[in-house]
Parts: sequence; C-alpha cells; structure tokens
Amino acid sequence: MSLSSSNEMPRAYSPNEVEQPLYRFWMEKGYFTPTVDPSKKPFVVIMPLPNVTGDLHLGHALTMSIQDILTRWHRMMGESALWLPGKDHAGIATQVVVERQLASEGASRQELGRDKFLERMWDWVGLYGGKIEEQLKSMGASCDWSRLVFTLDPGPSRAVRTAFLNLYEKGLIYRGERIINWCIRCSTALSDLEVEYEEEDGSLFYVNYPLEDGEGSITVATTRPETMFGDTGVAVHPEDPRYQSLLGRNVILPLANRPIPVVGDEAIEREFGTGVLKVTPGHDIVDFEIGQRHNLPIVMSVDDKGFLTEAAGQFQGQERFEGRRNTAAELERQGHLVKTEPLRHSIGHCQRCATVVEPFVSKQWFIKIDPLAKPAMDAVKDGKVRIVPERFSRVYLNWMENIRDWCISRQLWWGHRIPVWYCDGCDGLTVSVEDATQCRHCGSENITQDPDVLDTWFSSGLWTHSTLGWPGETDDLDYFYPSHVMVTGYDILFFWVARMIMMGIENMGEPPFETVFLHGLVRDAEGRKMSKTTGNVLDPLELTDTYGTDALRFALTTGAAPGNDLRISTDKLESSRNFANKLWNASRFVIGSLEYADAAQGWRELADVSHREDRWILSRLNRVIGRTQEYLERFEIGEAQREVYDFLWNEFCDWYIEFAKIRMRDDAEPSPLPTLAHVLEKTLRLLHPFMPFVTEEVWQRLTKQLPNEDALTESIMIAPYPEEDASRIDETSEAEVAQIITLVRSIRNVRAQLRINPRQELQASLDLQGHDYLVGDEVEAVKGLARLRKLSGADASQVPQDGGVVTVVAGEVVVALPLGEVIDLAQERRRLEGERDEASKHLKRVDSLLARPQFRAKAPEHVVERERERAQGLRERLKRLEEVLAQLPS
RNA sequence: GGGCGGUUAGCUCAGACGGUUAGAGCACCUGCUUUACACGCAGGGGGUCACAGGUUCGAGUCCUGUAUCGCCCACCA
Repeated sequence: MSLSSSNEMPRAYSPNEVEQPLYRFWMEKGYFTPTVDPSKKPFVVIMPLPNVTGDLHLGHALTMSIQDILTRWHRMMGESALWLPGKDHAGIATQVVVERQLASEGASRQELGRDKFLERMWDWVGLYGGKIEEQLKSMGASCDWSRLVFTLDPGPSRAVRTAFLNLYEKGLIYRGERIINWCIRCSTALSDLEVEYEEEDGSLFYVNYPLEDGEGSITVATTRPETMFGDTGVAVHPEDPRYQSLLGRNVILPLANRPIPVVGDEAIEREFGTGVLKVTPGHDIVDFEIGQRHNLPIVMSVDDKGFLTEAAGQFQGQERFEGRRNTAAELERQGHLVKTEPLRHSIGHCQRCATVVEPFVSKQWFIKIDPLAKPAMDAVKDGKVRIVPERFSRVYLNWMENIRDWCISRQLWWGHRIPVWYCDGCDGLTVSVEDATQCRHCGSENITQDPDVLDTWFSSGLWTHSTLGWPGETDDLDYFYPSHVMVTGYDILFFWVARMIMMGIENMGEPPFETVFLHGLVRDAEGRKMSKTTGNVLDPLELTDTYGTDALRFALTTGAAPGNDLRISTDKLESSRNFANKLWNASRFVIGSLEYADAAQGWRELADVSHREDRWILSRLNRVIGRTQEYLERFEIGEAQREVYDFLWNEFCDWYIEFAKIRMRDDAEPSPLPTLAHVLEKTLRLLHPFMPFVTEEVWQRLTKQLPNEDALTESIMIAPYPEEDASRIDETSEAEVAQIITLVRSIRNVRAQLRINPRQELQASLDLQGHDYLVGDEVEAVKGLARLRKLSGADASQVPQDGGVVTVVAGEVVVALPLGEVIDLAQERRRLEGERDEASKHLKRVDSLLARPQFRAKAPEHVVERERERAQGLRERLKRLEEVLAQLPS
C-alpha cells in the first residue's frame, strides 16, 4: 500500500501532508493495540497521565517522544508492546480552573452546591478532556487508545476504594487531628509535597512576655505575632544556661493576658533570635510537636479562611496579614515590642494557587507511611527497580528515609470521594468498596459519607495496576504487570514514582516497573523554565506545524543526557528538520534511480558484494546498527540518534551515494542499486522509532520500487528492527575506503587552498607505495570526486618532475598535481613546510611516549602497538614530505 | 543545614570501561545553480576541557580541595 497519491516526490519533505494520513493508517491497522500472547515477550510502558485540564506542552512532548521511541523500538523487535495512555482528573488543579471560571461569572462552588458543581466539572471535562488526546495523536504517539483510562472511570475508582479499604483494615490508614498544610484559598488540606517554599523578606519581632510572678520578662522572637493568641507555651532549650531558672514557671501572654508555661525542648535552636520560642501548636508544625511533647493545649487563632478568631480578642475578624500589622502595632503601643529586625526566610505556598499556606490543626485522613516506605526503599537498594540516571537513587532513598505520614484527604469536591460512612447512631465507621447503605456496627441506615475526596496522587499511585484491571484478576494484569520502563521528569519522582513503587508493592507484591527513566525539564533558549506568566511557552503543535513532528521529536531527544535539563531553540528544530529533509532527498535519489532500472534484484540478501565500496558501507551500517542498539538498551536515546544521523549524512549521503553515482555511469561496474536499496531500507527501520513519519512515508515509496523478493510487511512500524550482522564487518574495506576518502579530501583541500576553479579538471599522479587499490577499481571514484581529468600511477622519482603541488596521504602515498605556472612555488613550499612541521611535532610526541620505559612496561600491548604503528606512519609521511621539499626550489 | 548537578569552540550541548592530533549542531570565513537535497555541496578557522593539588606509564574522564552558577530536600521560630 502507498499513502502517497502520486509517485512524485517533491524536492522538500513536507510533513504536514503526510503525518495525518499515516497516523490514521496506523490506527486503522490496529498496530498500537498489542495482543495478550504468552508466546511473546511483553513490553509495557504506562503513560504518565496528563491532566484533563491541560494543553500539551513541551514537557509532555518530551516524555511522549521518549516513550514512543522505546515502544516502537520494542514493537519492532517483535515484543507485544503496550503503551498505555491515561488521563488524570487532577483534583485540585482542575477544580481551581473551573472555580476561576465560576468566579469570572460572579459565582462560586459554594453557591452552586456540590451536585451542580460536579455537573459543571463533568461538562467541562466533556468539552476539553479530549483535547490532549488529539494533541498526543498529532505527536505520533503509538499508544493503545483502545485501553485509554480516566482516573474517575469505574475501574480505577474501584481500585481506589479497594486500596483504601485494604490499607484501612491493615491499620495503615487512620484519621486523626493533626497539623497539616492548609490552603485558605482552596479550603483544603495539602500534603507536604504540595507546598512550595520560597525565600521571602519578612520581619522578626522581638516581644517581651512578662513572668507571671512579676520578676522581669522573657523575650521571644517571632515572624508571626498574630498567632500569639494561639500561644499555649514558651519553649527554651533545656540546657540553655540563660533560662534554667525559668523552666517550669509561667509567663503572661501579652494582650491576651493569660498565663502560659515555660517548657524545655531540644528542638530549640539556642542561637536563633533570643533562644526563646513562643509555642503555637495550632499554627506551626514544630510548635505542634513541642505541644504534643509537653501536653500544651491547642488554641486556633486563625480560621480556615485566614481570619483571626475570637481568641484574638479585639483583632477578631481581621485578615491574617492585617492582623499581624495591628498586633505588632498594639504590642509596640503597650511597650511589649523590643525591636523588629528584617529576616529573610522561606514561606510555604500552595502549589496550585500560590497562596501562603497556613499550618492548621484539623481532622484528616493519613497514610502511615513507614511500613510502605521500607519495602519501596529495599526495591531500589536491591536493584529490583533501577533508576536512570543512577544518581537519582540517592535522592529517592534520602527522601524516603525522611518521609512523614501522608495526608490524603482533601476538602474538595472533584475526585474520588473517601469511601467512609459515619453512623449518626453509634458513631462507628463503615469503610466499603460498594456504596454503604447501613452502618457496619449497628446496622443503622442513618449514615453519611465523608464529604472529602482523596489526594489525586492516591489514585495515581495505583495507576500501574489499576489500569490493567486490578483488583480484578484480568489477563491484562497477569500478562502486562509489572511494566518495564517508567518514563517521567525528575520533578515528580516523589509525587508519583515513589508512591507507585509503594502502592505497587503493597497491592501486587512486586514493584510496578523495572526501570525508572528520568528526563530533564524543557527550558527555553535562555534556559528559563517555560511558564505562561513569562510568556516564553512554546506550543508543540505550532512547532510541529512549522518543522514537522519528526523534527520536534528529534530536537527534544537529541543532545541531552538523561536527567539533564535541555534547552529548545529554533536552531535545534531547524537542524532536525534539515535532517528529515536530507533523508527525504537521499531517498528521492535512491527511489528515482530504482524507477529506471530493475537492477535492484537481490537487494535483501546482497549475494554479490564484490565491490569494495559496498563492503565498506555494509560494514559501517552494521557497526551503526550495533551501536544504536547498545545505546537504546542504555536509554541513551540522544546518542543512539546521533549514530544514525552521522551515518546517514556523513557516510551514506556524502560518500556512498557519491560513489554510487559514479558507478552508475559505467555499465561495466557492478550496480550499486541493490546496496543502495538495502542500506537505505535498513537505515529507515533503524531510524523509525525516532522519526516515525518521514521513515514510514519514504519506506512505503521505496518498497514499492523494490523487487518483491519475499513478502514485506505493509508498514515499517511492524517490520523487524535491524540487527547487527557481524559477518558484514570488514576492517580491510573500511581502512581502504578511509584512505580513498583521505586522498580525495587532500586533493580537494589543495584545490580549495589554491583557489582552483572547481570546474577545472586537474591531472594527478600518485606514487602508490603499494596502495594499488587507489588507482585500481577506485580510479573513477577518485577522479570523479576529486575532479581529475587523469589519474596515473608513477614512481617516486617521476613525481616531483611533474612539478606543481604535491601532497602526501595514507602516510606515504605522494600525490602530485601538476599545475604549471599557475602555482606560486614559494607559497607551495610554505604550505608543505607547515604540513611537515605538524607531522614532526606529532611524531615527537608519540616518540617520547614510546621512549618511556614505564609506558612500554605498563600499558596494554595493543595500546603500545598502536602507538608504534602511528609513529611508523608519521615517520614515513615525514620522510616523503622531506623528499618532496628537497626537490622544490627554495 | 544537608544533598545533587553544571562549568568542554562565539552559542547550545555530546563525550560507557582512563589510551588516536577532544566532537556535533548553530554561528563565522572562503568557494560553489556538481541533474537527491541552498532545509544543500566542498574547504577552512576556532578549545591550556572553571581553578589548584593528587593517583597513574597516561586524566576532559578517577580522588581531594577551591571558585562559580543552578536545582532538590529540611520543623532556622
């Protein structure tokens, strides 16, 4: 089948015309959907689920490109390759978007009510939720759309409830009144990870708290005087000599005028401020812990909306920052404020809306994390899960060691509602996978479900198995779990990867993937993070429109080591596009040549490789195939691509095709067509995972022109990935062609330096010194590529008499280009002296290395041998240069 | 306070296991309508691999330290 309407190949590759039809073709053929086939090896990549809110950005484009490359590669290797796409309801992120929309209409979710609001959310998802799929398709993503899952679908929802129930029954989920991060804008609890800290300028207020017994006062230092109404103690380090006498006594809390105790606690930093901490267990994480240790009561002085409570007396109802200023002013007025110092410190912000987070004591659901973290750490330590690049293992382990219990309840409406029902009668809890209708303890039907939803990352953590049918026992789960590679940015190592490992082990008994491949973040040409506010966001779809999808994919995955951030610029995109175009045109040449001849018989097996040039390119091809495979196995995608790029451009196009053109003019020569076809066809397959569209389009056109020796697959997508054929490696041909190339280059170099008109054909004579192949079957090649009229062998004594320019290649071969009067002999002499000096310098270095006894004694034999050969070659070259110079007039 | 990464050509970056005269793309210079490609061809210039020590026959590559930029984690009130 061919997707092109005509055989004509335009001079430039135009991606826009071929991409959509090709993608449709692949979809229709069902290539993306693997079969559950126990005779085949499965290969599984679970897609990091994009948010339904989202537009595709370059970060997605990068992740998707890598996953698609790996999936296509394994699919071509004959594995049952599953790339499983998903979509995330993204609780807080999506809810914030719709809330903003409501706000612009002057409404709010509270006014709307839960049911109406959720309707609105679903409408919104219906409208925009499909966008990202379309965008992924336009990136060429070969994921199995028939298995697409949304986190709120019945399957994953059931998985969420099941996991919750299991953990609850094991005692790993509990509800408790604890201090959590609270966003007053979103009105919800946040996990530690959802808080982003930033350095900000603030003030440190020094406040005197008088002792209850009237014997002076103690000075505390605080950045948040407005929380003092929640103070229920004052703490000093138990061994701080300055405050020994105060331990166990009371101070009077100013403004509130109530006594609070002085306690000793190791958490106090003696050097900070005055070494005295006011303890506000309701609004500070450290204070909460100190409060617990000393049984201090909790008094909330800021409410869930960020306003001071009645505990703040006269300041009740003031917004927290206003309250801070007013409290400080009142303290000063009453003479309690000793001084104020500027202080730079880090402040937590809500990841989604950037509002300053309020530490807040409230009743929430938590996961007891230690029992889950332990096996998840072991999995990485034991190598059951391998993190690439390896350095992130330490980051992971370090984070896991210090992990705290995970607050999983959110006071949101959009998400998986917590599967817990409270009984009005007996106060008992019912946790259930199915919607509960009666209390498990007393049978009362008077029960109400917990209004809160679960942290989005709870369902994400189950993703590796919930998508395959867990908790059901499905064929998919049996065959495809665990997956092989988890590809994602290092920025969600903790959020997601760590939790998938914990939950995977917990639910499935084994880690959810073998390898975690972490890539870097995409930045703009100046290295800045892309963000809407900076306005430097590049839209992947605009880029694919301008440069082509293959070019974008190539630009994103090349020239960046795993785990390193990368900058994207139009330069990079242009050169990637140029590469696609280069491939297109090389193919145009090959396909065009095939149209006028049926000489490509035997292109697949290549029985006749009598020609040195053919043996050379096949040897090079097979080396490249081997190295490309090796790089892919190591996830060095950029290096793999560079291999193919260099081969195609610098060897196949620059040399082999040029050799071929010369051979095609001469009927006596063996036709290069079978080899041209063979190498191009294999190179296309080698490149297909990286540049799926252009390779498929060209492959379709190429194979149509090829003798149908045995059945080809109908798409390159399902053709086998090339494997290195070691029998094609041919050192001799490689060395000989390398010499031919050097010879041609030397002559071209002379021509360029002497400004000889490119159209002018020269004569050359060679003193071959035994390198007979140079004027044997390669004479036409050398003549053609170096633009020579005549190339003849000569002995050394003749060469200089021909006069003109002389150069030395292959160590010892002398090339003479008689140029008569055109040449300034003095200039030529200087040029040769330059060459001689360089050779002599180099030889000196090699000789001195060889002269060292330790080198000969300790270096491996092959290294010493190589240096000897090098010295020998240089000596020859030097000798020849001296001979030639001796015969030039000085 | 811990930890990690970067520092290689004018710019952006590659450089397993230490072993050719350290590479690419872009930019630059000189030529070129050579019938696949000007999204191109040919040729060329440009780097004491941040710095200082050390290990080694041999260091861009390994070790120690310094500088500098960036990131992550942490309960500095």
